[in-house]
Amino acid sequence: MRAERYAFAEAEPKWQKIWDENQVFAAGGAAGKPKYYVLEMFPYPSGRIHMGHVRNYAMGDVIARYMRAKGHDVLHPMGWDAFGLPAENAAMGSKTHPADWTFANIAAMRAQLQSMGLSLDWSREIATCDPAYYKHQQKLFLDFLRAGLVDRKQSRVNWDPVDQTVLANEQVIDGRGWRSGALIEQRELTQWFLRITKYSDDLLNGLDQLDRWPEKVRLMQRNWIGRSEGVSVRFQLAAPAEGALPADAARDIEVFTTRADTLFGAKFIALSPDHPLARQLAERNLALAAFAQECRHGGAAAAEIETAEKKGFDTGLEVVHPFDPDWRLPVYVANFILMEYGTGAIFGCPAHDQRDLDFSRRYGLGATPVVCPDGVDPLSLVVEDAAFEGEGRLINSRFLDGLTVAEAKEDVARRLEHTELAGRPQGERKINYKLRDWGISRQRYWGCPIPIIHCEACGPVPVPDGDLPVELPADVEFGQPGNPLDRHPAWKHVACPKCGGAARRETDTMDTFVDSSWYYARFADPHNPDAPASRATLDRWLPVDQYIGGVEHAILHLLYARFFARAMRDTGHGGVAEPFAGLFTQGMVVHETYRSPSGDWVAPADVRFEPGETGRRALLRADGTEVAIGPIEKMSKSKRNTVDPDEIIGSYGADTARLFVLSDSPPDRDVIWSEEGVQGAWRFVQRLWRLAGELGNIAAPAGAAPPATFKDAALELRKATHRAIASVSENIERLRFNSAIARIREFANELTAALGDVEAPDADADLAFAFREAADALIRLIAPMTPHVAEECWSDLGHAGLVATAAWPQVDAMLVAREMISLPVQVNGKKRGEIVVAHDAGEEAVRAEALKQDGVLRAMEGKPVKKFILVPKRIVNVVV
RNA sequence: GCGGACGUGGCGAAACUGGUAGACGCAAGGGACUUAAAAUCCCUCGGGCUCAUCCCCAUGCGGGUUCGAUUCCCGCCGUCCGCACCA
Repeated sequence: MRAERYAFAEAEPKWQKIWDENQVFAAGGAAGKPKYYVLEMFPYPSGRIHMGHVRNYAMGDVIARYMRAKGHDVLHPMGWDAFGLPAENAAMGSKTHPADWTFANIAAMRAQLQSMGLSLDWSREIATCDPAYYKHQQKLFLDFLRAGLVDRKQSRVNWDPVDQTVLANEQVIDGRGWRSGALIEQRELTQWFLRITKYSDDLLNGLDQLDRWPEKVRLMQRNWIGRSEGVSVRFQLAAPAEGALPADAARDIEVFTTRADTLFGAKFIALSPDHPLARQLAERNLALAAFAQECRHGGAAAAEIETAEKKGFDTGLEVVHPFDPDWRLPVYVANFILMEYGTGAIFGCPAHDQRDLDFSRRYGLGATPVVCPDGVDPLSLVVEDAAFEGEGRLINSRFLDGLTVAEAKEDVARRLEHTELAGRPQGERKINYKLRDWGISRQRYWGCPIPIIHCEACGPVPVPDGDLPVELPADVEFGQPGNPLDRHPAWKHVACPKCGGAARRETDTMDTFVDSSWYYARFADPHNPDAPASRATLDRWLPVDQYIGGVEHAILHLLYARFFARAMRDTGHGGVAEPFAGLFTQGMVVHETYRSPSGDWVAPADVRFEPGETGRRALLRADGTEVAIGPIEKMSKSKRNTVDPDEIIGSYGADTARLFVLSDSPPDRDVIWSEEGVQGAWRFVQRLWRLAGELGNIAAPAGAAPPATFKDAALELRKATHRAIASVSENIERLRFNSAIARIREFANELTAALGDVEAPDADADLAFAFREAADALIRLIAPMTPHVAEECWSDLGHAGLVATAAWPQVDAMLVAREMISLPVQVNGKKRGEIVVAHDAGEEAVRAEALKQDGVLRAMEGKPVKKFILVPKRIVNVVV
């Protein structure tokens, strides 16, 4: 006897155990099947999963289960992005060792993920903080070093003198450290870099092949790489005032420009405050030094800088125009010039660059138009508030007059290449990239040690391969500023591997983005002691067929992983250049916010609702105080609008939670978490179970042979079934999980209606077969989303095996095609009727039928037909 | 400032390459069952006119292309996201 209700609390652990015992989700079992690799971005082990994880992993699981049912050997692994700052912060706060804290968190989160019933191959689990993992990362680093892909150079960082640490731009607020409040210093540190710029063009061109990536992400990467073609031009300094510059200062200023055509519109030169010449000048000019200092204190973020006022400092120096020895341009130091891009210096052409125009207006430097748009009289051309950045022909430019922009660029480049200045060509064509090398040095404990030993005599020496991994020492102390590795003499002081002399280890560890740049490859062969992964396993599994994660990783993580794939290939480790063939970026889980009268954030669990005069009112559960309903925002601890997946799974079950995060919103858009929505998902899970029971009562036995013929009722039911299979399959393949679920619900509605039409329990054999087919299809269609209840129903329907290993239902194309179709009939583009005709009815038949309709005749008002449009199987339009 | 995306009922949304706008769900209202409640089931549900049908209006706003536009083009308005002044 079946219970009244589906008891998820017993069923879910039961099926999880059965899946586990039967190794249903182990990859690599079936050599004959095509492979499919589905990967979700692995989590940082913060200690608890959040709803974003639930959504991310539910989506990946639908794909994994669907592909398995479609006959693929599916790799669907899970691991932990386990290095990072929170572990060190926790160590300082609670005196737990980062390793203990991390592994405890991993255990807790693993249990949570397992309670979701994800079809993961847990035998491949990895953690990046495991020496067995980072050993290979250190080897990769050394291989990259040997291949010339590693560099060591100075770079400027934000140094917090109190915390003795380096801060990101966003951690510097008004020139002070976010935690210590100390004034931040700009410091030059020697750091390790991965030479990602060696692959600039390759990374850019590779984007064209990634046709299963969102266009948005490809565009972001393109802009980030930022290839631009231009000319590098040297401007000779006019004799400077006595004593303004040291004797060894450069005698010219090199600028990079993509608009060499506008050289005759130049009005000034602007240098970055960090330009070498600006620094030399500042040493002898206190006012300039103060100005440069002020520039460095402003916000470092682009949006801040771009909305900030453009400011400059006139150095008093002048340069000579390259095409006119008598033409002088003033040299400014300006706050909007970045040392990191190009040469850290520009020439300003106010008429054709908005920023230059803004700057020129402020300092009265003028603006001469040199490009005239086609069809405009050059004499009428006046530069007002908007610079003209478009195409046209050159004017006011001597020998360039009349040329197009492209021709003028070419002409200028050629002339400058053939002009000598101080023994070199004055200009040369250059391709510039925004992309900069990837600095990976971090002054932290909880990261992968950089396997280098510094020797006074030999310089930086790689740790011999046989000595890898360089393991982090366990006995470290936190609570003091600075890096614990730096204070660990026994670990730090070692003999030089080359000369045997006294030496010290590199105490910087790697950026955690390094850890996540190759983990997808490790999953192919996660326990290999000798290599990141064997050639054979990489050949088998790469690339990842479908990668799923947050759009916040659209640039850095994905670009770094693409770089690693190339670097691994080029250092003989194998694999493919593009690690992720398909990419999907999912939306966030968001929730309403609530605030008490005192302004404190209130958690959703503490709020109840009742209808009010203007919609809902929210009241505090504890004492009924009204709380304000705020905007819907990303779930965050600070706003207390989080919902704990554990609690949801505990009270509704994993299937309900999974169903909810997949329903309603398209997966790339945000989904609003609501209690009502969860209830709706819960109701459907229950309804599904009841429906399966009712269908089981009337259906033919599992595996029954089809009868020879089907009467109308059975035929209609079969058609509904096969149409549902076709559209659910299509929606899953398009990753439209919300539409797939809507279609399944519609199918469930159709089945409920069909059941209602059956009068006797001993239905005809053809109908019994149709119900069996429908029930089996329904359960298999929903199984990727709600796998536990699906197993329960599958078993109740009399199947011996697991739905997790059942094949996806096959569509019978004959049943999907419709013989009679209904066609809307429009008159002058407005719907006035509907006709039912054979799907292959000819135009004459359709026309005759359409012109018989009352509504159509009425709308035609007796006018003759001017045009008759028939879009086969779509619509009819009568134009009168 | 630059770049990108998005604006459809009370709400989340659907509508594949231009072809019946609002599937599916949430909320709401009404009803059945019940001693009552929960659960479940049935009905209504964009706006206007209407008993109802017909009809009219409606996919942010204003134009355009088309037999036909939520979909394509131009111009506005609004919201969200990313950013390193891209020289």
